[in-house]
Amino acid sequence: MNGQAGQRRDTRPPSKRPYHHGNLRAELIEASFDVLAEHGLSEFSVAKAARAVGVSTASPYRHFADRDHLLAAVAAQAALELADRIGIDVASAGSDPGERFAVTAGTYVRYVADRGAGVNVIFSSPLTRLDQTELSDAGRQLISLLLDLAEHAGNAPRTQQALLLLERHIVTAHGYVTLYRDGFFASRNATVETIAERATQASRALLRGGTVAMLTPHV
Amino acid sequence: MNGQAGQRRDTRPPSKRPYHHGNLRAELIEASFDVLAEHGLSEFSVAKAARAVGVSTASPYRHFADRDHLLAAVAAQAALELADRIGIDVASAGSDPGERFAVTAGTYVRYVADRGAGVNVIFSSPLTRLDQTELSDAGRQLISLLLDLAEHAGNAPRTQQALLLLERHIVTAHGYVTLYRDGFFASRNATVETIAERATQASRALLRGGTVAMLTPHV
DNA sequence: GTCTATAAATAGATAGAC
DNA sequence: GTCTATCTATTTATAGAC
Repeated sequence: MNGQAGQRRDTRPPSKRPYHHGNLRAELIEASFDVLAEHGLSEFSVAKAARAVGVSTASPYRHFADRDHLLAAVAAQAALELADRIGIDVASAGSDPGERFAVTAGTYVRYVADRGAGVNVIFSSPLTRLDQTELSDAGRQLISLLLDLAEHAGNAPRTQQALLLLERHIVTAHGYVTLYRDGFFASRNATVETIAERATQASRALLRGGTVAMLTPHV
Repeated sequence: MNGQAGQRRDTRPPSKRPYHHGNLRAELIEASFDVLAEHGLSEFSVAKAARAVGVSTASPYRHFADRDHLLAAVAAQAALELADRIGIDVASAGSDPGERFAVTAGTYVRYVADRGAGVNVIFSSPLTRLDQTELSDAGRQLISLLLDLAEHAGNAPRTQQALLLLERHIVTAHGYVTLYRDGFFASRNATVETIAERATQASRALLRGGTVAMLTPHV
């Protein structure tokens, strides 16, 4: 058994690669979402994304300067996709402003569970420092969309209070999906849907609890 | 200024290591906290912990079977330390049950910012699967302590509602400190203290918002 | 633009000297 | 129990052929 007998097939592990044609840049971004969804940001690598597309590990560097620039493109697209999904879910949420806001917590949980990229990627320090206008613009639009919903949801549409409400809303939804992916809810047999629903209920509770003025803890 | 003058120290990069004496196991755990606090779980490595102590990268394997077993020991100690800090902060929080519960959100934020290990480590899937009784016991005690505070804080001390309140509380505190470490609050000049205070305020809002029965999402 | 090949880091883990 | 040395694997990134 010195070696698998009588086969010349497959003798060249990845040799004679079939040469890739097409829009590699877009395919790498899409494959990166798959890697993020399966492995998470901490185990993301350019090599994994390249293998998922079926190209050599050198090819991505023709389209992205380095790992962070690929991630920045992914993050920008994530912000756009997330805004899209929010728009869809809000449209189905009825007319109550509080409910239109709260359901976006569920949207967020489902999106991050599905695609692996949330505000931790979209607003992560290393990526923000790249000064990629595509990413910062998409991030701003996402926050603007959510802030608008928060302003209508809060009884007092003051920007300061809406910002605080939005902060708690994002933090809670992100905490839910992050801990879900880390296995924190593994004891109870939790699904993405149940976690999304619980995040939405937490957002409703936050809204009911109201926002005390931010500037008066020590003033 | 070719280099700090007059030193023969450091001439041998890591050669002739001074041979370590003492309680290496405990020192490795302590060094692991430093690594977690500085680099986070995703960049934790046995090699970094070993270098922080000043021993060879092989030495840790005399005390821990593999990377996960070292992390499990760290996680168990984190649960004990966190419970200690919670006891201290609750004792200073006065007599109002809601306030005694809410302040632990700030405790959690400060602890994870300081030590780098929170419920994502203490209850992480790979570590839970090791079936280390030291870790699972410490984790249970931590939850038990917090659940007791939640039961007193909620107007209805039903266990189901207290569990839901506690879940939201942990998720929110964890979301705050996680996103803080990821740079999400970098635009505003946020400190650990301000984030801890905001997490506590969010917990107060959750408590005010109350817990609707889990099984009546549309009632 | 994609390939093959390679260099330099870093990490997990083991073997064997002391 | 700690060391030095080593092996394997993975990744980032570059060089040069096609």
